[in-house]
Amino acid sequence: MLAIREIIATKDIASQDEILTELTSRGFELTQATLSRDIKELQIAKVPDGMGRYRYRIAPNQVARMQPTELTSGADFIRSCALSIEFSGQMAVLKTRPGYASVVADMVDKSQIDGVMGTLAGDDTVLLVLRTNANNALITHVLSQWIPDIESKIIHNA
Amino acid sequence: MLAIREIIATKDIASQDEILTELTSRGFELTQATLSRDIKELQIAKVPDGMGRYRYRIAPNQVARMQPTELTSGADFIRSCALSIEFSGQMAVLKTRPGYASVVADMVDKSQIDGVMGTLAGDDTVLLVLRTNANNALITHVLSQWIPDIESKIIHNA
DNA sequence: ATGCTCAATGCATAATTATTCGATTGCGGT
DNA sequence: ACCGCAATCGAATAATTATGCATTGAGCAT
Repeated sequence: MLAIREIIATKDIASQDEILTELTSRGFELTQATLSRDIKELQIAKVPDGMGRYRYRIAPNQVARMQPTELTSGADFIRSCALSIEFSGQMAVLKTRPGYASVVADMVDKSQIDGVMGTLAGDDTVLLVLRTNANNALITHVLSQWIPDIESKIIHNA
Repeated sequence: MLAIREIIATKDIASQDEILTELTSRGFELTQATLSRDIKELQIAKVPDGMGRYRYRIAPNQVARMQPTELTSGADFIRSCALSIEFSGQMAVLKTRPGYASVVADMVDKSQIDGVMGTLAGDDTVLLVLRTNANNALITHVLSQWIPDIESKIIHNA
């Protein structure tokens, strides 16, 4: 089932048939009927992207309910969702693919980085609340493992 | 078109036909074809609610792109989305209808209330980050215009 | 081992949603 | 006023998605 999430996170998918094609090409055997049911269960939806097309997307809320095992095993998956990170004072803002902020936030929580008090996830943004004596360099280092090719900017306000 | 947003914000809608019914009962004349197109334009989607049913919901991202005029003219609409507010220290938590946090947050941003540093929206919750010297009473006053019948609680933590 | 229950799945189809294809309307520009 | 031209809409239809029903198989108690 994770495969479905992975597919819609990685590719621009506009119909269940496309997902089906991907799935079968990866060796899964199922029909559109089961796919529809799986999608319902995973709370994945086909949403207009504002550019005249449709795209399958994970529903905003359901993410928070994912099981730890599911998440921790999906490190590669997460890696493709986190886009950038930027610091500001005692906070950091982590940008993700649309809809995946909660997944990434959970991942960050689970990795218990020293100096990170907690996270708050929107749709494509994660707010990290840092301890006042946080070592930003350390945090950057840990997080940058998940965010290849993107330089982290550090900005200090007040 | 605002009417569509209002309907899906107010009622539990599971199909376009239901929206259509609501619309016609309000005097609008259109067919499912146009409705589908409008819905696409408004970026409204049919998402599984995790309880075995479907529900039409505003897409999480699109909200941020709404035009000021659209927003400011939709004050009535917003008013029906904000549910309650509660203060704690330098923060305030504003509860909204599911899926509307972003809209409300944007509204708050746009109104530039003194003392509000910024907002972070989840799905049905908006976090307001306040300045340390913020005048909570003022903020309450401004915001309470949008939140009728709900007493604001003010709690001070450390 | 047998039979029962329950969950999962495919098939076929219903239900729903998107889009094509005219037809119509409104709007400059001449 | 007349002519494109573009936008918009409805009807019909295509495309897509959800689901009723039957079947299968796993787990389990007898």
